[in-house]
Amino acid sequence: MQNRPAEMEKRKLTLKDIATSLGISISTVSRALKEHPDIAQETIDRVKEYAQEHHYVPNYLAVNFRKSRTFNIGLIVPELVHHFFANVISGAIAVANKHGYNVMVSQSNDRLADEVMVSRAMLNSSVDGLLISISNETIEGLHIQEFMDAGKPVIQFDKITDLLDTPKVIVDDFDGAYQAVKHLIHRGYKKIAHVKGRDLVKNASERCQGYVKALENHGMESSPDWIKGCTDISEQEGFDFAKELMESNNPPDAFFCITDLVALGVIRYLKQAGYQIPKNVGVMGFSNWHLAEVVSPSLSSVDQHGYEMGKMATEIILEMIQKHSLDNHETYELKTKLVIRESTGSVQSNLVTQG
Amino acid sequence: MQNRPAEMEKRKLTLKDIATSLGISISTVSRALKEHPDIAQETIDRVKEYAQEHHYVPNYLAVNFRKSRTFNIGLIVPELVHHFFANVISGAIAVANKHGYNVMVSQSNDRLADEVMVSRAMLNSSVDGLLISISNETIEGLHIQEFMDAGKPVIQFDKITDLLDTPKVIVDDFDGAYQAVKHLIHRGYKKIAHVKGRDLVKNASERCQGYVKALENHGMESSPDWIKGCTDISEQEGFDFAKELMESNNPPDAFFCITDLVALGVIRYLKQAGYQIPKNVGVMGFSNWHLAEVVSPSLSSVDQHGYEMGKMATEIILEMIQKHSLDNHETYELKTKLVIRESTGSVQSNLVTQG
DNA sequence: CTGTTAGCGCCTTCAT
DNA sequence: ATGAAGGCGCTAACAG
Repeated sequence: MQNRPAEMEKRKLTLKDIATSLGISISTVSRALKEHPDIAQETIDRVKEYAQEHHYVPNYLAVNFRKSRTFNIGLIVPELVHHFFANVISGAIAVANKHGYNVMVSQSNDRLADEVMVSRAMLNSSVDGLLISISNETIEGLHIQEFMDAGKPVIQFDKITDLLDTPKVIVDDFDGAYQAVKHLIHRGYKKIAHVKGRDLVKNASERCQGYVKALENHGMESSPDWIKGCTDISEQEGFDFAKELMESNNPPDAFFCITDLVALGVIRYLKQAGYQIPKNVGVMGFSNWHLAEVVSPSLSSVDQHGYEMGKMATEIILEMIQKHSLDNHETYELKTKLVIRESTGSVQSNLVTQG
Repeated sequence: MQNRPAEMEKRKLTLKDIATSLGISISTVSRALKEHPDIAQETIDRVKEYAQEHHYVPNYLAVNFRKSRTFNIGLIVPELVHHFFANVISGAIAVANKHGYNVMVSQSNDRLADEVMVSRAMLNSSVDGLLISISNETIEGLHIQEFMDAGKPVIQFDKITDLLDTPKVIVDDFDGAYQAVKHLIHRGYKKIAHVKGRDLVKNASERCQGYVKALENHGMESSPDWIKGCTDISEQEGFDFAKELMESNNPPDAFFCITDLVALGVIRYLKQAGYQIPKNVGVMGFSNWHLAEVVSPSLSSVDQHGYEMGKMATEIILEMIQKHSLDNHETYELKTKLVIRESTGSVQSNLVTQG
């Protein structure tokens, strides 16, 4: 490796340089490089060879300016350090890269102010479109509307609002919960409790409704006392609610939890109190975090296909970008997948594994 | 919200528009907008007011083209869906956004071919600099050298190679391991085993050396038989090695594991085999994944400050970008933090918690 | 204080 | 089959 001074950055070759070197015009060079049919094969070869040898690489800042597009897509999530969103991002990047796009990632920390800030920064730095899962605080989303006003497609995913007329990619939380509870019923559990999330959060209330519906449809015993609402959706809350319920007059024999984390708390209590899982009590989580697979007993859960969601949202937005059309108002609903592990009675740890 | 047709994207206002509307020249408008001292206050006010009213927003594609910079920084990690890297990204984005930069994220999937592809895409789409944690397969890194050849700073972090002369931000794995093992010794464990990673991976061998050194310095019994090398660094390997060691003639009374995941496998075996943790056997992980806090017994571990690392790397690169200088060849070493939990004998779950 | 001019690198009519 | 010329929107000398 030659040792040139760090500062000495050689000026990049331009079309003009090639043109003068070869004694032809800039436009011929430009056309030759993209194998325009008008150009003589000989010229094409000469130009391409020269470009190759001298490592010509187009100035994309100029290209993009000229065409006013960036080949970037923006992606905003509430929380980056989160298994589900990390998966979404991963899927989005995979598709975007495959099509020659880069992904600019930001997070809102579930705060509206931050979301406005980062979205503004993206609109300015010019992305060609935006994928967003809105913050808990976002209501109207005028800052998001700005993208569409500028002709840039927006896709909402996971956490969405109907106040913004964009395509939406969501997970069928209701059905996921329904299937999960149905599974518990089939396993023979008779008294199924639910540790739910906050009612104002759509995903949470959907799951709760799925739970209720599944009990109803199977003629199962149910009771409002068996539904406990988390506030911060923590491991500790799972522990506390499990304790409260198991010590009550009418203790459940299974728990369907809003989240794997909460389920872990439930398990911690049950083990400590001497219950056998899944023999005495079954436990079902939701989200299928990485940890569900490695804790013991391993945790049955509902996989939300974050990676798939990221892929799908990106495919949709790329199509809109290419068609230069904002005319898509569909809602795409992804089915969840039940992942059955030890905590609901499978013999082996990996009866079903996620895809 | 007014209901305009989705396609009708109004052409954005330009400096020229403002100039003709106000009957002054483009450059005056340009200068007025940035409050150039030469311009009369009155003119400034007129221009600014007009701009405000008509929602002028500069065309950043043009600005960036003109100044040939993008206000983007690239970030490539081996694996996005990984607690540590997610934290790094999060920290990087926080700092970048604060300084008006966006972050373009990609992953190499620990494959050289992918890394070359995504780095090329970033160089093309023009980022102003690159943060990278190289893939396992990367040796020379000529594709990364290209950034520096183009005058763009590169910072390596976590997984690095000395073949590339860039600033580096790493974690002091040796010291982290040393402190962890020292802690086990102080807790009274006498026979400490190590489930290590692959020797070719620098971080892994550093940790192993820290382990060896700590035993040495404290005159502890040691044995090559107590060191087991993982290949895929899985939970199952932890389980298997724990079984193998505990069933041997000279079983250890503590495990220092290359990773929290491996530690979980160790714990699973120990519990199943009837050992008490931490009473009979202590277990120490490494990386302080989220799960370390929520499993039971909660797992003592070594925090690598991913968030801090992302922040630091970004601060360094921003400074280089601003100074327009590649003249930085330092290695910044972050200290780890020992997080003591139940698995090594603390009474409460959270004697020390991470920052 | 303000306007004129030139140009960043590329693409694209239009002409030859 | 090739060239000349204009312009994307903005900035920054250089002139007045």
